[in-house]
Amino acid sequence: MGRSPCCDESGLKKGPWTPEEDQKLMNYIQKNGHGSWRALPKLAGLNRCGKSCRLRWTNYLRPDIKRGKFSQEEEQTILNLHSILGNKWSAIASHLPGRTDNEIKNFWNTHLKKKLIQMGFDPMTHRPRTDIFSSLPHLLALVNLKELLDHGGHPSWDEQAVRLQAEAAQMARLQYLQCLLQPPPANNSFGAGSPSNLNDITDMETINLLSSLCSYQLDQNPPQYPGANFEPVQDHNSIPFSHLPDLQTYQTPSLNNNKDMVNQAEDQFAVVLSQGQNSPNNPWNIPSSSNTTPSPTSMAPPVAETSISNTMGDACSTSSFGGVANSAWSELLLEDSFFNEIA
DNA sequence: AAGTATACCAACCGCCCGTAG
DNA sequence: CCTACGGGCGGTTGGTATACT
Repeated sequence: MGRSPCCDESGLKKGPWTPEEDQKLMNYIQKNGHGSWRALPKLAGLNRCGKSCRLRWTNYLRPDIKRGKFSQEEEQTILNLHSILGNKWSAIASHLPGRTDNEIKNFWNTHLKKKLIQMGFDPMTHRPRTDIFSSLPHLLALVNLKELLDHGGHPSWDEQAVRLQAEAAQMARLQYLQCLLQPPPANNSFGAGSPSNLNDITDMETINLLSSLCSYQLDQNPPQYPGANFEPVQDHNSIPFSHLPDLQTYQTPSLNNNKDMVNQAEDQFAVVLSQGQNSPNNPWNIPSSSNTTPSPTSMAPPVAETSISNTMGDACSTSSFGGVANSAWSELLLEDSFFNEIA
């Protein structure tokens, strides 16, 4: 059985506090302490609910509250504590004398979160974001797995390989979108005409939603492939193929036409980067700012886009991103057990 | 100068938990 | 054990200030 909210009573004032109300509240508490918050408003002569009084006191009127800008030290403390505690604002506030949980929460939401995102960190995990660069090695691995299978790989892996490459294509598509939505880093490795210059993307809510959606999908559907350190698919017969692109229209690329696709995709990608999202050469159907918020299902590549998605996956797995991609690829070769496992 | 977009943050909302009767 | 209360908490809203076009 739930409780009725304390402010349900009609006739009680809401909204901003006047200086007179503040004075009444302060006078009362300094004289009598707050005691029961529910009883306080009547005793103090305030037409407010107790909860409202408590919040006003704890977040604003308390004499030990420090106001003004957060210092560098405070900012660093918040970042450190948030990486450990998460959104436990009161716990974080307990380490910052004079700061309220509400103030820290607001500061986080309006400053620090954006700062982390701009620096390429996931504000929740404080780790580098699962974006196109950091997951590139796995995309590469997926594509190369498929190539390997096309040339004598384990036959029982075939279906999985199709699925995996479809996943890779889907991931790549999402990541490309996410990439477009990222604000430019200080040293934008994309250079002029990069996605960060896509001026048509102005609806920040849409951008944020899409961005979080991409992150969510990547979090929920990490790349999986047999033999790797990721959680293996135990029973590939249980894979819901209905969720995948139409397999009949799925063209398994050979090594050679795969390269053609790569070249083609690289060209397309370069054109899109230089012309912006509304380029007629943009095959990825990036929604424009005038669109309403897309539903998650609209993010999934429809069957008709299968080949496009495949192309995108390939485009992302090549040297389209220059040194960044190459270095990421090198790291994969050094660090990932994938190739040792399947060798 | 006016209109619009964006940033900021105080305040509210609703859920939850501990506790007392 | 059940229920109501007090209070804490995190998420969200909406008003205001500021920046931008």
